[in-house]
Amino acid sequence: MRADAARNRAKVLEAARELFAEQGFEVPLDEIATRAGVGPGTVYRHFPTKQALFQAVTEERVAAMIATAGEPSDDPGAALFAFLGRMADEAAVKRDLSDAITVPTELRKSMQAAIGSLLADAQAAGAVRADITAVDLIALMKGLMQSMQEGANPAVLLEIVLKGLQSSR
Amino acid sequence: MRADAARNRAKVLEAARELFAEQGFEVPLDEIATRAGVGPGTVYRHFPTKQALFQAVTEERVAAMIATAGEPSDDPGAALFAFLGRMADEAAVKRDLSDAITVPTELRKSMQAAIGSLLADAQAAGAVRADITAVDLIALMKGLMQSMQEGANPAVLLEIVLKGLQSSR
DNA sequence: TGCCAACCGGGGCGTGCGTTCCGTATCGTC
DNA sequence: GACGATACGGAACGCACGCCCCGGTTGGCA
Repeated sequence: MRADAARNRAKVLEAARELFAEQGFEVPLDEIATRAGVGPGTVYRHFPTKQALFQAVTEERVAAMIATAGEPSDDPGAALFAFLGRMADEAAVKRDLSDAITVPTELRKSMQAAIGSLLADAQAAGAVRADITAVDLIALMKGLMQSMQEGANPAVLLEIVLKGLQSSR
Repeated sequence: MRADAARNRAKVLEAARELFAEQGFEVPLDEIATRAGVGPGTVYRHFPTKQALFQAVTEERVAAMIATAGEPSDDPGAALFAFLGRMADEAAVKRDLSDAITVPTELRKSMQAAIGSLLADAQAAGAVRADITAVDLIALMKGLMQSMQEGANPAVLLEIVLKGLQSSR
């Protein structure tokens, strides 16, 4: 790869990181190109499609989150709640995480699998109500993350959801 | 108004009711016109803008909901929960209610005012946690209603949110 | 029945977006 | 320093959508 090509690729990635975080997947690709100081054509030389660029940007961050979820814990309920809390914290600041669950990529499935596994363990330990499925929880979290981007108080919303998830006894 | 004009207006309203309920505000206006068996121009003869048509469709339903919220109750907590439950029930079947909170119309403000008043009463009675604002609650409900349209179990999601709203003692 | 106003349909305009194309500039090698 | 491959930029394309316009049609009153 030529030196200028590598330079431009890095500039595009950085601009995309910033703008996807600020505005989510909806941000026009031309805007990313402008911020990177290149033309739209250059973006497409490095990434075949807008989704591929989005995936390249969110990949490592989401992969890191999933990795932490894989470690076994002696308190499965706390592990799930910590994971959801981490998701919420990220979503409160960056708009791209909630899209990462929806936009069809490889990561989306891994993310869903990770949440499903954490949920199953927490339910087996009796820490979370048994009548909720992974699909329900993911939908709930997506809604929660969208709510956070509308001027609501993220911490309170997270507390409400976590409290509601606890198994009622 | 001429007879055929009234007939077409009614056909447009019915098509809009169906399609807004199925697909939300995002549905293309041309699709509504097609379902109604008229041209797009005819829609605009009766409604100056797409939002006006949306408002005409959702107006009475939302107004009815707001009316029930206005009645004073001896159990403010139950009143709020019943109202939120009614919202959730509607949203579980029709996609337009969650948009009605967001699309800028007259109703949106009334809706927000009604929720705010119900919430204040419920908080004064100690039934709902004091650290949540009307903005938070509306954002939460919007996220909840969006979650319901993704294959999740509406009843469980509502239970979780309502439980989380209760004041922890 | 005849006439005019009201109304209709659908083609068309402007806009915004993802994506592609191609003439030009730049890099790295001989 | 020159040359070929590589990469660049931005104009242009295709599409979808909200909205408008106009030639033709239809309804209802005299």
